[in-house]
Amino acid sequence: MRTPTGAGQRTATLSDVARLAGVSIATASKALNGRRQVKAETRAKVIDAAERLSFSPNALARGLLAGRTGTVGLLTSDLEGRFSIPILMGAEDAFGSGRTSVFLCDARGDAIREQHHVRALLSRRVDGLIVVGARPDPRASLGPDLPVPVVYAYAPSESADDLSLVSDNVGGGRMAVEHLIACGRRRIAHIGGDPTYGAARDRTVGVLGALADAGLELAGGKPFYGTWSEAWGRGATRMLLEQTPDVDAIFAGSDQIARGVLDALHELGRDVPRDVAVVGFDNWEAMAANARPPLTSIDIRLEHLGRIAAQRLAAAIDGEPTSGTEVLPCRLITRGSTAPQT
Amino acid sequence: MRTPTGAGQRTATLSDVARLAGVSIATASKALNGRRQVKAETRAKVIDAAERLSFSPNALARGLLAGRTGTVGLLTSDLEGRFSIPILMGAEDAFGSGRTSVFLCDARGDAIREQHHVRALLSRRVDGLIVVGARPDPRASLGPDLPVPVVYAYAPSESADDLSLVSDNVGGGRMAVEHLIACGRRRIAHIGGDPTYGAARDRTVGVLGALADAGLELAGGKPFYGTWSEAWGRGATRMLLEQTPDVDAIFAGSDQIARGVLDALHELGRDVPRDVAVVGFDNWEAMAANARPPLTSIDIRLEHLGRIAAQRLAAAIDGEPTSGTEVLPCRLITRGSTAPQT
DNA sequence: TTACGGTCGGAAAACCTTTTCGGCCCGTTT
DNA sequence: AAACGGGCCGAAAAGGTTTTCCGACCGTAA
Repeated sequence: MRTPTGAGQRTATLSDVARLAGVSIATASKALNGRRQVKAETRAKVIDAAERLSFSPNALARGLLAGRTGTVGLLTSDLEGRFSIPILMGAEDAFGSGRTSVFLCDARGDAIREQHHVRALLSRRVDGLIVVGARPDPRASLGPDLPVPVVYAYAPSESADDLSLVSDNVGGGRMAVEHLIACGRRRIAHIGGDPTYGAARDRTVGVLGALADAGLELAGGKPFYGTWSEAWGRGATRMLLEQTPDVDAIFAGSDQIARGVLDALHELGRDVPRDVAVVGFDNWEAMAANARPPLTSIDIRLEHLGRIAAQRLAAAIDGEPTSGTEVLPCRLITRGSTAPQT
Repeated sequence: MRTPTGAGQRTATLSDVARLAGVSIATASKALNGRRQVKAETRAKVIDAAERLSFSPNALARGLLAGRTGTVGLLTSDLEGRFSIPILMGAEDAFGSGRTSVFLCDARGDAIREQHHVRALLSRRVDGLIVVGARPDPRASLGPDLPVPVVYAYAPSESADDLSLVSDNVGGGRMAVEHLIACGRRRIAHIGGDPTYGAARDRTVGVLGALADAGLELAGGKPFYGTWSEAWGRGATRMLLEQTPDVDAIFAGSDQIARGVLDALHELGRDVPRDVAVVGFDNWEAMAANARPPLTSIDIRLEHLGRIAAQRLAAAIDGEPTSGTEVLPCRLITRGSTAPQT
C-alpha cells in the first residue's frame, strides 16, 4: 500500500495501542471506552499509549459492528446555499458535540444527481437523511421503503407518510401585516413573488387574513404577483403608486423584491418609513441589513428548522418516528424600514 | 436490534444475494464486481438476485478492507455558503459520478469546531480533505502530520509545505481596470474593501499596475478603503465625487460595495454607464445581476477552484502530492454597468 | 484410458473494533 | 484448610466485503 501524502506513518490501530501498553486488544478497548472492568493503573497505561500513538478509533469498523455510523446526510438542492447552510448549522447544533456528524451533499435540483447521492449515502450507511428541497413547494418523496428515516425540511414531501417541516408562510404574511397595522398603517399593499410558488400564495393568505381581522382592505385592490426579483419590485411599485398613490405600507414577498420596492419609492420621492413603510421576507442578512433604510423582514428561522429536523430525525433513528407536516412559526425582525410612526 | 423507521426489512447483505442466487459469497462478489472468473450465466443469476433484494454493498466493510473509503471531506468556515457551495459543486463535478463522494462540514470559523470536525472526518477515514477558509487571507495549517492529504482552497495555508489554491486578486484588479480602459475610461477610481484583508490590498496592486501600464493615474489620488458594505460604497462615492468630480469610472472592491456606489451615483445624478462606469468584484449573481444597471464584475470562478482542488487532491491521494500556492485566474463578466462608450 | 490444461466456484483470511464469556488470582469466610 | 466470591484480564466471535489460492470438473490430446 502506498503511503498517503502529507501523511506520516500508517494510522495506529487498537492492537498497536494494546501492544504498546502490554495488554490485550479487549482490555485496551475497554480501557478507552470507560468500561469499568479494568484497573485504574491499567487504564492509565492504555490511555497513555493511545495518546502517544495519537490513536483514533476506526469509525468504519465500529459502525460495521454497531449497525450505526453516527452519520446523517443532509441532501440539498439549493444552488446558492442560502437555505441549506443555515439548516446545516441548526442540525449540527442539535446533534451537538456528540457522536453524530452531519454531512451535506448538493443535488442541484437534479433528480439523477439526487438518486446518485442517496445511493452513495445509503451505501455508506448513514443513520438518517434530511432532505432540503429547492423551493418550498411539495416535492416527490424519496419513497416509503428506504432503510433509514428521512425528514423533509423547507420543502415538504408529497407523501403524508413522510415527516415534513415547513415554515409558516401564512403566519409570516399575517405577522408582517399585523406589524404594519401596529405601526399605524392602514393602506397596506402586497407585492408578492412568483405565483407558481405555494409560498407566495400562502403569504397572501396571511395578509388577507390579518387585514380582514382589522377590518381593512388590501391597498391596490389585489396582491401583485411577478417574479422574485428586484426588477419586479421596482416595476410593481411604480404600477401600484400610479394606481393607488395613497399607499402607506408595502409588504414585499421577498427581501429582493423589497429592495426593488425601496429603490422605486426612493426614486418616486417617497420617504421610507415616513411616507411608506416596507416589510420584506426571508431576512436575508446581506440584502435586508444593507438596504437603505435597513429592511424589516420576516425571518423564517432556518437554523431553527434545521435544529428541529435533527431532533425529529434523532427520535426516528431511536425508534420513535413521526409523520405528517409540521409548520414552524416565523419571526419578525424589525429594522428601520418600519420605524413606528411617531 | 430495533427496525429503523420508515424502514422496511434489514438491508440485504452479500450473503443474502449469494444464497438467493445459489452460489458462494465469493462468487457473488466477483459477479457483481465484473471479475471475469464467473460464467456469464452465473453472473446473470447473481445480478438478478441483487436487484431483487435491492442490494447495495456496505461501504463500511469495503472501506475497512480496502483502506480507502472513496470519501472526501470539505471543511468550510463560510457562514453563508456563498463560497463553499460553488466550491463544493466544482469538487463534486471533478469527482464526477465515480466512486468518490464529497461531504461538507461547517466549522463556522471556530477553531474548536474545526478540530472536532477534522477528528470526526479522520475517524471516518476520509481519503482527503479540502479546507475552505473564512476569508482569503492565509490561515493556520491543519498540521504536517495528518494521515491524509489536504488541499487548502480560497484561503491559503500559512505553511508552504501544504498545497493551497487561491484566486488571483492582483490579476482581477488588473483585469477590471484594463476593461475600463478598453471602454474608453481614463479617470478611474478604486473603492476598496476592508484593508485588513490581503485580497483588498492585492486588488489595489493590480489596479495600480494596470494604470501604470497605461500611463494613467488613479483618480482620487489614492485607493479608498473601508468595509465590505453597501454603506461604505455609498459613503466613499460621495467623498470621491466631492473631491474628484470628473471621475468616469469606479472599480469597487466587491459587488456589495458596487451596489452602494451605484446607489450614490444615481442619487448624485450621474448616469451609469454614460457618465461613470462601474465594475464590481465577486460576481455575486444575486447582487450583480439585479443591480440597476446590471453590474459588470470580476468572477473568481469558485466552481473552477473547487474542481482544481478536487483534482489536486485526487492526485495526492494517488500518491502524487504537490505543495505551494497555486494562483488561479479570474474572469470578467460584462454587464450593463460598463457598456462600452459609443 | 490417462494426463493435462483451462474454466469456474468455494473456503478462508484480512480489515478493525466491541462485547460476551470464561478463567485466573487473591482475599475472605466457614 | 477448603470453598466461595469478586476483581481483572484475555480469547474469540461478530459485522460485510474483497481477494487469494485451491480444488473440482470438463474437454481434449496422447
